[in-house]
Amino acid sequence: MSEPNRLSHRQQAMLDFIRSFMVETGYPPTIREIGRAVGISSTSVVNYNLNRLQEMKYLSRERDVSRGLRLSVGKSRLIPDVVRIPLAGGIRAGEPVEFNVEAFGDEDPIELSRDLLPHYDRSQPLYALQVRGDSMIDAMVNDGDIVIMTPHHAARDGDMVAVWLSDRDESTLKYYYQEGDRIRLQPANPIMAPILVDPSVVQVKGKVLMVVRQLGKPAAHHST
Amino acid sequence: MSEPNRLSHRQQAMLDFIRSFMVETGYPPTIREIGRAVGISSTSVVNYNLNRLQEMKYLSRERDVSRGLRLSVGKSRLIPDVVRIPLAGGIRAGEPVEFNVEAFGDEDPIELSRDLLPHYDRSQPLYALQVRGDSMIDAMVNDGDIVIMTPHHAARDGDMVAVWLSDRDESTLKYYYQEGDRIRLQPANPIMAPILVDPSVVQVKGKVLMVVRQLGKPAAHHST
DNA sequence: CTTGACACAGAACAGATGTTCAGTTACAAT
DNA sequence: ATTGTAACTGAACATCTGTTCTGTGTCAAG
Repeated sequence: MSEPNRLSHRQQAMLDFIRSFMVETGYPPTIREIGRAVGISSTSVVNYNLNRLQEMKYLSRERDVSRGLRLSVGKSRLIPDVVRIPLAGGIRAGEPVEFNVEAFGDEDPIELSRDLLPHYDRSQPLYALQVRGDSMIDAMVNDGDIVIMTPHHAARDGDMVAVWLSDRDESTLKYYYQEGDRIRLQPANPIMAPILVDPSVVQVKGKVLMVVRQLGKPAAHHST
Repeated sequence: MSEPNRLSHRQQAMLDFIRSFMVETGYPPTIREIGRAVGISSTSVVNYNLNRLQEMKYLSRERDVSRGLRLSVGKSRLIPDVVRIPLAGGIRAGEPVEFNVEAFGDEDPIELSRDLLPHYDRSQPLYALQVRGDSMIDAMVNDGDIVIMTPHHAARDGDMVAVWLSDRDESTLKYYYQEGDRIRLQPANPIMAPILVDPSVVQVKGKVLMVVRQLGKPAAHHST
């Protein structure tokens, strides 16, 4: 008993091959290449199963186009939908937040899968800033961490924002809450206390969408 | 005055078209499709410029293969070199670290640009675990954060590891240092004190390579 | 047994597609 | 003027490639 949309062994092998072929070569295989890989001598059989796979939404095809097939994003995504985010400088407690895209344009951009971004809006640009110093620990952010943010001069309750506090000459990352005529800035670390400040001293520089911490080989290295 | 490896207007247009075509369709264009798009009537001219672009390492071609071209990763990366990491469960202080790939196989995998992974070794599998609970704050890791790790039963000094402490029935993320006949487990937060334990109670479950925190819409508690 | 749907094999066909080649134009160097 | 190179044109060619057609075997339903 096979359920309505069950893949046959052959169809599974075909999908696997198509995927690995595309990863390896960068373009889709032909019908004959698929047939050779999964042990089908007849092109019509490959064509037949491709049509079945298309009905089951595993891939889509373009008629009369050589190699004109692509795996569907829903079932088995092949083409990664990535967002490239330029590294636009650093962020440090004692300095205002700036996006120096020019100065850092030659650095490698950060590539992130789009669906990793919670509320991705392609009309808003994205910048990556690297955290300098240990002074953002109350934001649960380490030295070297990369924050992905979008410049935004307004903020809504609950947003994690990068702000410049003009009364104490300090940049910081905090959760933003409007509270009456005051603004409550809440550290990410629940142990730390929030601060209540006057809106006039708060300059919202951007909204933080993500924090990435790389841990390959941290600073402290002991040789034997 | 054209520098030695300067792109002509046509070649730039060709690259642009190839890129947008691939993004749109999922497969590379044919020589004639390129020619039509950039206004070249002769296939040989397209072929000529493709060969020039290949010499300049902007793309690579496969002889006698229809649509057999791919853009190079170096110069103008089109095909993102991403690593797909399966979400293999959660990690919580009170539970041992396990990689339940089966149970979570249908979840969306995390896609990361490979050069974001500090010491990527493709022979080692990668798993993503989602942190549950606030109990890993001393590791600078929040509830909901995603940790990318590779299963590893040994650790070297300075590695951030996920360990199971059998004497207190607890999972935790710490920096690992061998210190004489003891193991020092150092929290990521420098304010917190390290713990010194006997190797017999430390089960290294994996090495943490990255922490990803999404901040789209955090706990929007705050009723009125 | 007959029927019909399904999966498959093999072959043939028409069009798509990369390749090649003789010839042309533009331009700078000798 | 001559040479040489790079870029280009137009066309022809061989083959790659998706499509289509006829036929076979299986298997469950009638």
